[in-house]
Amino acid sequence: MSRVTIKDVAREAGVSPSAVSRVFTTGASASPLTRERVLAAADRLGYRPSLLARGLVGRSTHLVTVIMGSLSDPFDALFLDALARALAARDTRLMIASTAGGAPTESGLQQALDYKSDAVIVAAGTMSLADSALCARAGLPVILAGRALEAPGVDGVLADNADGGRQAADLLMRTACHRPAYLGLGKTTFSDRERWQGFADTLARLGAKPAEWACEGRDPEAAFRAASAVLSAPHRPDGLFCSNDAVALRAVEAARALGLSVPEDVSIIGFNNLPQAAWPSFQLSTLDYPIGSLVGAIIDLLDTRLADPQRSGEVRRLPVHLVPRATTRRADVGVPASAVRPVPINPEAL
Amino acid sequence: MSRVTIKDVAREAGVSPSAVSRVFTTGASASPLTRERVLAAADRLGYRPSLLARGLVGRSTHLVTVIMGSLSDPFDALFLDALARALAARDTRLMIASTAGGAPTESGLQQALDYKSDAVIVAAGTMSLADSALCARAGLPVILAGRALEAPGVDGVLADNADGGRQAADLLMRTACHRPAYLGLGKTTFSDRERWQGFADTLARLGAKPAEWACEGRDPEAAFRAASAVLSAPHRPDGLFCSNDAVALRAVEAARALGLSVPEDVSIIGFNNLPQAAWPSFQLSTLDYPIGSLVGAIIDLLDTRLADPQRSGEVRRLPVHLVPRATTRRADVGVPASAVRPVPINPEAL
DNA sequence: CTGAAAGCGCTTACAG
DNA sequence: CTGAAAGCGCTTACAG
Repeated sequence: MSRVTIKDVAREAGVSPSAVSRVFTTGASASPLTRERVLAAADRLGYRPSLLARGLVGRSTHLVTVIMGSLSDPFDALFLDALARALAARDTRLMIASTAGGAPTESGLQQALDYKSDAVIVAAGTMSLADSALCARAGLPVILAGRALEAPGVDGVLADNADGGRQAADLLMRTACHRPAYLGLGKTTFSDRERWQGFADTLARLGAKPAEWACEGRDPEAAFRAASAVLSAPHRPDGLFCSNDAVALRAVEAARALGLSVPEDVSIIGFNNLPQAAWPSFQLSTLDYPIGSLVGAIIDLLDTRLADPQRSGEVRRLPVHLVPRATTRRADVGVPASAVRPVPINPEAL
Repeated sequence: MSRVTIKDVAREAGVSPSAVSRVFTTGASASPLTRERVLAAADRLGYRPSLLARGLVGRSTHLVTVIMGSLSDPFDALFLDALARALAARDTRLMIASTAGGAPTESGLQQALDYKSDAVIVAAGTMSLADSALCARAGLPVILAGRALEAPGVDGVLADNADGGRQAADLLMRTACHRPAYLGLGKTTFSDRERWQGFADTLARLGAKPAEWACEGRDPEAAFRAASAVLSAPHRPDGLFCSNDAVALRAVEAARALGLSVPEDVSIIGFNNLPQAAWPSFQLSTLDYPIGSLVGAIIDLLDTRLADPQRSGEVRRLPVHLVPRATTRRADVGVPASAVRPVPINPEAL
């Protein structure tokens, strides 16, 4: 019930509170004798500095807030776990701020501010320029994960989404898909748009016009419903690029439920390379986007930003690479992409 | 860069800092006029009370720490999300402390203490009596999720694991499985032991002796390897109860990879009823354990404990109910459990 | 290297 | 209802 404070330790060690503080501050001056005495006293009493008090007066709370979505996508869950561990390794704790769908990040940012977080990592929701201005004014570093914002001092990490879209388009063309389509999460999702763009642009250069579909809503079943709709539409696509594996996996399910063969009737490509994508039941072709590199970049950006709060914002693009598995046909038996003349169709929906 | 403090608001409103504090404290006395002026001033200045300072001096930090594992099991991820949202609804934030496997919870508890958390929720790792004594001394409420500990003042929530095991055993017997087996996460996992116990005891009463297997290690692929071993063993089981869906889903994969039919060659039952269990590709029979009720019980226990810190520990058991799907045979064509004479076998491993 | 003093931003008795 | 004072547990210049 009664916390051991710095005063208790000071008394026990026969020194001043300042001395105790210095012993517990890396890089502060304390004589070996003082250090030894303080450490011994602290150990005897079971003292640990209050990070609340430290945070109030010092420059760091060792606290970072992350704004996250529902965690129903395994990618988000694995990302969160990896992030928490990487931060812990540098002695920083992670606080969660939940947001749903494309909702504003505002309340999450307020939460970060309320606790004087060292930084906020935005991995869900939509951030406005007003939001970033608020953070700038408060001296709160912002790191965007999977999104970008043209704002001073805001750092970001993203997959090379457009290139992923390009690789997906190439594979579909090389494996002789004639009716390519895209199934995304909706226009408000940043990465989704880039993936679509890279996909559509590449196909356009080849003279094809992919159909564009989107899940209605964010709940996990929405992807199944949307995929079912796509695959029962007239002019059913024979090649489907999904904005991520969570959607693609459900698309595979939907195809099977409709009695379609994958990849004979329809090829399916995801994004992220979730562990599940490699499961025997799916063997999903996808774009590998290592969570380790994402988290590594975030930590790196965080360290750099904290060392120099005034530097201008930096955006890192992380490469993705194709992992062809069993949900696409073998490319080596197909024709070169340039020789393909896909039949453009216009989607009924969207 | 410069935070708006209570003094700024006091000055702007022409009142004392105490008055401002009272306006922002629910249930404190302030005249309507004062309140109005303070609120207006706060709004003008964009003031928000520092929760760090509040936490330092007041009785609540509005912070709860959760000790979590890797989040590779979707159940954990969905639990974490639901927990964060439920806490947010009562104006409390969640801080993550990561632990791996059955590691001690100690450092997580220290983290909770360092930030003066209102409570710590232990959802991973192994907690000792010494740990709970530490928390008791520090006045930190502990709520155990999916584990139990005989310690004063420690609350806990668990599924009725033994009953789940019983239901699984019953189903296997009713569907004429003669060589039942259990595949768990290992002896150090609390819920795992209870599920095994309920399963084995029930079978014992029917004269059967199930084989017992465990995954080696916690990584997601361990379950696949273990299931493959179980299903290629001599006296291969024809009914497999897994300690949770994450394992059971991998067991289904392993069975298919071995060319076995589910449920013709082997019935498989999980635990949790993950969203994935209902996917067409799996249609996993399992025990439903609603995350909402788990989180609800935790919040309830938390509120009760905070209202009366001295009360004795309470353990809540949450019911689970069988959801038979396609990985078990139809019970209505089987014989009553009591009429079954299963052939007991002894497992090679474990 | 060390201690006394001031202060971080707030709340809580305490008088009025 | 209100303000002055003390204090939460710490750190940071400041003298010595």
